[in-house]
Amino acid sequence: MEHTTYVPDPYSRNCPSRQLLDRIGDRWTVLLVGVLSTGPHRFNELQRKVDGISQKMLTQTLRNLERDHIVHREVYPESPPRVEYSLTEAGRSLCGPLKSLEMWAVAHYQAMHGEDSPLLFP
Amino acid sequence: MEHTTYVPDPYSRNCPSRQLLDRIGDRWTVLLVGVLSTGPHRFNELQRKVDGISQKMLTQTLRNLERDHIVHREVYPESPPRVEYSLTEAGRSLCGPLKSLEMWAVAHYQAMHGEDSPLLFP
DNA sequence: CGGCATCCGAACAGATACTG
DNA sequence: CAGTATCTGTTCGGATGCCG
Repeated sequence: MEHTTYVPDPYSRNCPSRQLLDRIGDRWTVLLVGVLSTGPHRFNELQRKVDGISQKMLTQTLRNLERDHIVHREVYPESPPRVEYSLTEAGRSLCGPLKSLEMWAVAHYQAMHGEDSPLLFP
Repeated sequence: MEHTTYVPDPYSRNCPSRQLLDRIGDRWTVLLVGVLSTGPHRFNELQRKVDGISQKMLTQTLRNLERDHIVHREVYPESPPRVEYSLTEAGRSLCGPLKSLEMWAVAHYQAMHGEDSPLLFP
């Protein structure tokens, strides 16, 4: 690509932080990671534990997490069929950074909305 | 609201992590926080340093950051008028968690896209 | 049980024009 | 310089129906 710009390194959406937030910044991803951090879950278990998620968004979010190697999908060819989702090693390592974010949020947003909401990464 | 459900504490979008990501998970917020973490900036300086941001989104994102007390807006009544944006103490304290996220992203996404992008929180 | 395909409204974000 | 206002295309996400 030919370009004549002189602009010295403008911060772009391609930086690692932005790429990661593009993936985990949506409505459901961190909720699923939080649930899966407690152990493997089946499809319908996840839907019951995450308040308000639709089948479509659950499937879509799980597929994205699979593609990014954060979640592992294991099919057990039984009858009835069983599918279990669990965090990969990379997925487990993501919980630390997410917890530090959560701690900041608790410290700075708790006062704003006096909600009594359970922590995702205790 | 009356409900007969037995579901124990489903994880909801009201948890601190989700509320925070609703605020910082958009396309521009962390880029602005990254730039401002290097010092105060004027409106047009920010627009030049953040690649591709429109005036509308710059204004909108700055207003949200003000509302959340992450960014401070200081107007100097000169001629021509000058407005400077800087991180609040809360804003500066957010950079730590964001850096831990960035480090994870560098470790796990670097290989996927071989981009040479500058770090936001070095 | 664990999905996929389709439709549709709402929210998001860019381009453009205008202002104190 | 530092915005506001409006219009418009794009994306997100919920509802519904069907399938192996």
